[in-house]
Amino acid sequence: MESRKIALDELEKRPRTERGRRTLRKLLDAATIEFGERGFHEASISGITRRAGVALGSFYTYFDSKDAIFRALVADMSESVKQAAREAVEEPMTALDFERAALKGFLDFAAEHKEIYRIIDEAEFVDPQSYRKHYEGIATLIQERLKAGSEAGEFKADLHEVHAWALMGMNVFLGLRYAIWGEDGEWSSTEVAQAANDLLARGLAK
Amino acid sequence: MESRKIALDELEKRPRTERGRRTLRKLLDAATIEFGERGFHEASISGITRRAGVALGSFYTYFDSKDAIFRALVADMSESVKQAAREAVEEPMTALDFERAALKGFLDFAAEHKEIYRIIDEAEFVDPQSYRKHYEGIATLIQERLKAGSEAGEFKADLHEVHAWALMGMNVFLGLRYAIWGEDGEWSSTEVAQAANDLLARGLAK
Amino acid sequence: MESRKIALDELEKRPRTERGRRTLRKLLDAATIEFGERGFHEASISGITRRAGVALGSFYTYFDSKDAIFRALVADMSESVKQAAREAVEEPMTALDFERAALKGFLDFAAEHKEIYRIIDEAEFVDPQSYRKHYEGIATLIQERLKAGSEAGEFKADLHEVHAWALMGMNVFLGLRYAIWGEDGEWSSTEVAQAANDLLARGLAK
Amino acid sequence: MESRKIALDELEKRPRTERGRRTLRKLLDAATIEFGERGFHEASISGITRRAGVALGSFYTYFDSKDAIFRALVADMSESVKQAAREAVEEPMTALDFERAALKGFLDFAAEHKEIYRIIDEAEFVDPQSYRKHYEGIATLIQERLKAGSEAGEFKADLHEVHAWALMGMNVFLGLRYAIWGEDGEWSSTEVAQAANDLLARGLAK
DNA sequence: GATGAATGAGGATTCATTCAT
DNA sequence: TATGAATGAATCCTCATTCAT
Repeated sequence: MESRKIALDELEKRPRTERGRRTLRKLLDAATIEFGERGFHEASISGITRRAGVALGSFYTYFDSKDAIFRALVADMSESVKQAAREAVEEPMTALDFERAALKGFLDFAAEHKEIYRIIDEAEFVDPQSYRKHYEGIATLIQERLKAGSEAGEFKADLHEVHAWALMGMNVFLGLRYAIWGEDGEWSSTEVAQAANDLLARGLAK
Repeated sequence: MESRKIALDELEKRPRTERGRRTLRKLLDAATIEFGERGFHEASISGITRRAGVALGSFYTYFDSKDAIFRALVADMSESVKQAAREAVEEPMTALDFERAALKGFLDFAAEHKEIYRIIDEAEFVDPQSYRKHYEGIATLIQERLKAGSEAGEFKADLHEVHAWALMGMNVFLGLRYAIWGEDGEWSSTEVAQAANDLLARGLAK
Repeated sequence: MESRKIALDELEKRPRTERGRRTLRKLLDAATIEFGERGFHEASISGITRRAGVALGSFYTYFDSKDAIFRALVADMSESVKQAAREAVEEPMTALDFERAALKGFLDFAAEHKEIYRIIDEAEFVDPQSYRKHYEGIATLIQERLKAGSEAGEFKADLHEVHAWALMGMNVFLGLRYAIWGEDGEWSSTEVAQAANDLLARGLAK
Repeated sequence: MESRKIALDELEKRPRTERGRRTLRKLLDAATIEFGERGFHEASISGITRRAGVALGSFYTYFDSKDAIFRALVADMSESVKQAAREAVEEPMTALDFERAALKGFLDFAAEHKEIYRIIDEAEFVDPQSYRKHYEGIATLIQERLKAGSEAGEFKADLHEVHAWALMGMNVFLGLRYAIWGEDGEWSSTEVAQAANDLLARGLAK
């Protein structure tokens, strides 16, 4: 897992020196691993600082609490997930192709960053607000894409928030089953994305 | 929330007297509330025994640990959820109607028992095995229904586990959005189930 | 320092068994020593439980916090101080004799229980309410005695709260100087009380 | 509260430049507020430097420790209190009038500088030596005044340290009650000083 | 079976002080 | 001198679990 960029504007205590920025980065990377491996409650601040190679007290130079760094991480990861889907679809393509590419992008990203999946999901119990904000944000993005598809004449006209949530739920659970729990030899992200895309396009009825 | 029956066979320490059975029941009901309201980690054994009106020490007469009662609860609720979908579809009906009725049943059940949704979801972090078993069990059920639909000529022929997970994800997220987070005046369970059913049948393409 | 009785009604978590009452007593006695010797901030819960010979966690069976036991102690000691003055003057006596006996009683009590002086005084910074309540309570008692003396024709007629506070301040500082800081060979409590009583009676003017 | 002068000779680390003197002054003023408002233990070095508008590390350019600045402050304030009493009595006056004026001066000073009262009193628990030195110093002054009064034929002949402490205690507690805790509409410093003076002169007996 | 007191490991947080720049 | 990041000892408090009655 390479070090992702952090939305520094989320942080209240921003470092003023280069050295400070390096320490902050080490803490965030360490926290991602610690929370990802052990979960929020099993994770400990000392585990984070040990992984980061800094003194325990240094943690509090950058974060007010264990909750605070978790929130910062969730906000950052939420952004990363959206970014992953966005990057997977650079060229102009049809609305359906777009959805397929976005899902494949998400599946690959989730497989690569399993800890992100875990951390975001755990937010439901640690910081419900972040969790809700995350999924509502994604639902909004999807709904906008559906609307654009409708306007382009590719999708039906009367699409609604309910369709965005249905699609998102599909994607998320396919991510859980195939990207997180999947094992070698099972369906590839391309195949999963294709199957889901067919369902999205035409449904399952004969 | 009325007291649901508990699959007592999950328990290692079964009470031998009528008095014991009553205490066990009180503990389970209290735990459902405590875990539902506060979440696993915020919940405490003393919170459970206080709600149950029994002494702290009595808890260990019936359960080996906090985890144990949580597991028993999850297993029981997992069964309840399946039961709810099952009960929602008594008469013979087409495969599509069946899915719509099952989703509506689930949505109504989730709205009625929000705490169940929370407890099962938190199992992902408390007892991952239970969580996985729960969703794999439901996916299996769905897959069997899809297969039956295929054989009855209503659904396409080549349906696969991936479709079961996609359908389950759809349903679960619609439950989250409309049954758990939904507010008055939003779409009813009937409307949501209908919209999802249309998507399942024909997809979104024009 | 023998174990003084504790006003149990101050406590929120009252023990229900004899064993519990013994533990509570041990904690209170230990806390008196710990706070008296080290002061509130240097004192530690573990120091208290170590002295009491109980486990750290047992402390919280009886008190919600370090502040709570301190408050309980102050309330109890405040009562002890008043009691000491009360006990020093059993027989009927003139108002002036009464004051002299009360001061002597206080000086002897303070010399015997130096830790009480310290704990109550530190309350000014730990729990100002307790501190204020303590001195206001004593001032009220003194004022009542002055009033009785006025009515008996021994004291002037127009005595006021200000006189009670002046008298209390005199007594408290004499306690500090002679009972707490005093060394062997200095004025005895009897002599100090006599000198203060003369001042109270006739003043210093020639 | 205007910035009082500081007995710089108390300090071990005296600044050599004008800029240094300004920083030192800012730290002392900030510390007076911080200690006065929050008390020694709640106060923090970072709170002091924040108020002073200097960097945390700069504190240690001027003081060796938190205790050191506290001690410097107490020594300075102790001097201020004596000074206040001294200034209140410029002209030659009788010994009794002198005491009345000194008490009034103290009461007014305490009302104006409540934080000083608090800081000096807290020294009892932070730096007992300073505390003791403060009150012993004042007692000595008072005793000298009493002696002068005796020699002038205004006071009785056999006055002793005990009378000085009694008088000081009276004054201090009247300061606590009326200058620190007093509320609008209560006795003025003039009235309180007059009442105390009467007591001092003639006592309370009829 | 029921009770409630006892236990102690565990972890978050604070903050005075030091240090590199 | 000034700065602010780094350090880590210290301690309160929680609570699952055990145990004596």
